[in-house]
Amino acid sequence: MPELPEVETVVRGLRAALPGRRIVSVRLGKTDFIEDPAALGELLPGRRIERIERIGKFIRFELSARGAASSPEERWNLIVHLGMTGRLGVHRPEEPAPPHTHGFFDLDDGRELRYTDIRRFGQIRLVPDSMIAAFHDRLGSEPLEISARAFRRRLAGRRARIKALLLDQRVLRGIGNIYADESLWKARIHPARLAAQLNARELARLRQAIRSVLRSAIRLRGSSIADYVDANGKPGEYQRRHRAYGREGKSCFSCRSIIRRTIVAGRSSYFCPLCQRAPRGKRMGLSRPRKSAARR
DNA sequence: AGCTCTTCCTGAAAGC
DNA sequence: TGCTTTCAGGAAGAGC
Repeated sequence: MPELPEVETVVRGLRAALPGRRIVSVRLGKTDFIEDPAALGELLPGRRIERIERIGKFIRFELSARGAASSPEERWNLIVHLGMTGRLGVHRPEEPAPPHTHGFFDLDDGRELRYTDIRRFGQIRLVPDSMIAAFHDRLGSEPLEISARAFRRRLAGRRARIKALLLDQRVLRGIGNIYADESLWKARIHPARLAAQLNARELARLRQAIRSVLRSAIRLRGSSIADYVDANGKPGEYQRRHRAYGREGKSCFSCRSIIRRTIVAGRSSYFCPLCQRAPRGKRMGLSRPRKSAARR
């Protein structure tokens, strides 16, 4: 699924095609992942897409006001989250839409902004300008913008595992499973360490690792494992630079140890057992008895 | 506060 | 070959 670098790449692609375009109509397929499907048809037609912004893993389309200049209606924002398999792209109507395309936003230049999402873990909703501040408040800081001091403050004293906190969008917004593992590998910190036990040096290293990993990933237009492609249908290249994620059994780029996989915060977590020392009392993820699926 | 487990959904790959 | 199980870039909610 798309994390910050992938969403940033999609946004940059959409910015090249959409601002200034007006939405003329909306057609929907399955709508169980849309907060208020009827509202899309009522509120979107006639509005122009003015700006596109990434907020963590969310994409915000800022729309123009509608109605008389003397008493314009409230401004709305179309907010999209790609979930695990969501895709956005601009297409000509004669191009056949792939299966699981559930949103068509017809534009005034004859093209269509399309939303495709196989698993439908994505989200589409409308948020009025008056609620945008509250929307931001529910999320943590942008990992590429947060200061070293604020980063320390966010994690200091937290008894949770560092990986769980990196994945928590209320702490930092935009990091997911791939970039959490890549950043922890680079910072040489085991994913199961408790944030409270990380010293100032380690925290500084982690922040730098996150910045460097995310920046490189954006430069390479994200990671494509199975589904992800950018707004132009092009896959990313950063998967070639992965040092931990998905590399179980392969040798560590730094020390040649064998990369292992364990479960932390309920997610597959890849790490180097030598570079990333396990916390005391935590066994290395060598033997992980796989639950022999119970009945049912 | 924080952990694990479950759920949402579909499809690919691995297992037997 | 073919059926079954596991797993997947996310996230929220329940229960402990």
